[in-house]
Amino acid sequence: MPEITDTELDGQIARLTRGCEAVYTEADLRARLVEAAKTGRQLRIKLGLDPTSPDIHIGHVVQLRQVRKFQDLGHRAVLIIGDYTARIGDPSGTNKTRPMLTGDAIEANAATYVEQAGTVLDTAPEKLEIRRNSEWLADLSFADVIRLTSQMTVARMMERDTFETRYKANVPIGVHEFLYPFVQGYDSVCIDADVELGGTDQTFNNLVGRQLMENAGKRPQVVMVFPLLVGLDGEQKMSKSKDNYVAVTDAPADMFGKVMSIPDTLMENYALLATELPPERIAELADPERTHPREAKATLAREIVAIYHGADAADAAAAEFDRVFAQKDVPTDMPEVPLAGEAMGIVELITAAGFADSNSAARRLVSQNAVSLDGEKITDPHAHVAPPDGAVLRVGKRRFGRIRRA
RNA sequence: GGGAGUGUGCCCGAGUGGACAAAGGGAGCAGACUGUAAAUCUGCCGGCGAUUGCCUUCGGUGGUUCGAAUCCACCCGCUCCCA
Repeated sequence: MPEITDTELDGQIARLTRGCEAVYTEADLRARLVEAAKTGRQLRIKLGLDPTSPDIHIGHVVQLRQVRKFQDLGHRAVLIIGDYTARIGDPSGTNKTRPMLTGDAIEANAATYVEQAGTVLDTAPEKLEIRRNSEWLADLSFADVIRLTSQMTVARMMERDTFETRYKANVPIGVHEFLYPFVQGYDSVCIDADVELGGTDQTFNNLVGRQLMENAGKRPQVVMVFPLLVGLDGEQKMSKSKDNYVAVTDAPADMFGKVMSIPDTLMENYALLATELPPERIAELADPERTHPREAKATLAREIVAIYHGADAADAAAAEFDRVFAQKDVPTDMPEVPLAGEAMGIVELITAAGFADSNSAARRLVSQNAVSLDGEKITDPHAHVAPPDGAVLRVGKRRFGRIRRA
């Protein structure tokens, strides 16, 4: 294999570190890329997956995409399914102890996860290796665990932000939670990782990996940490449990709408982390002088939708959005709401359509002027309605349904 | 092992016998204003039924009482202090 030129190398580094918060260390990353080019050895790029939640969202994809770039350069992605670790519960970025999961739930989640990750990654066998950490963790003896944990002090452990915070706030910390960083670091030892990617909340764990590798007489992995994508609320990190996420499986229209609803302050963050827009373009979009924020956001939304659904679907979603929210028209596609009988109470209709969790909630919506049939406001919760087939039931700003007579 | 605290609705947090479905804040929802942005204002925010009604909820189980989130007993969880 020919030697890599400095220019090529700089280009690789720039691509690989896009959006990256920190690299430990960049010099080492560089050295390995050079070495790989010289010897033709594939670098082993580790990414841990947390099988505690089944669906992946565009926040997870930030790192998957970076891994993909390594793959495109010929390297090998090693996905670690933390099936064993999920039983412990990861304390990262949370202020309370996570529940432990059962084996079945973990397997099901992992399967879904891998399937969805496969849409981003190159799944060619020589480019992708999927491992479960139970492969090596299940066989550890208690003596092994003691040896492993003796490599770290309590003081060092307590430096970790989430532990420190919880400890000071008198929030319980299970002793088992201290094991997580060891386990994750040990994963790196076992698979001989060259590079590990992770979110900033994983910095501590990943650096422990470096130490364990070094202690084991191996070359410490390069650690690359990426900022966590902020959730739709603009406050907390994107996560399923906070319901502030864009799932990779979201329909184009939903995805587009979700992105349009993010606070303006998040646009740059999303553009950098969730798209491949060039930096100059992002700067242009982020500057209100040059781009109207709404246009900027629409561009961003289109970019994101295109990644998962293609450019055509993205354009369609954009047009549809415009149609519904700018021109106040009704969507072209909407779920069907069967009408039971000739006429029916408006409240029952709303709950039957799934637009409200309970009759009380539906009643509230009606009295709050949130409900209309074919553009006609319904304000009386007692109203019985007999809408024609095809009539449009609208609840709030974004819930639409088409009435279907039996 | 001993002692002191503490456990409330999605979250935080008041409430220590009746006026408590339970203050206040956050989140969420709806309306107004907008760019389905932010900020702001207003309303809602356990369920069923609808004119004051009923049911479920204040860690768990029993008990005292006409009546308990509030008192008692036991149990469970968590925190701190001492050992």
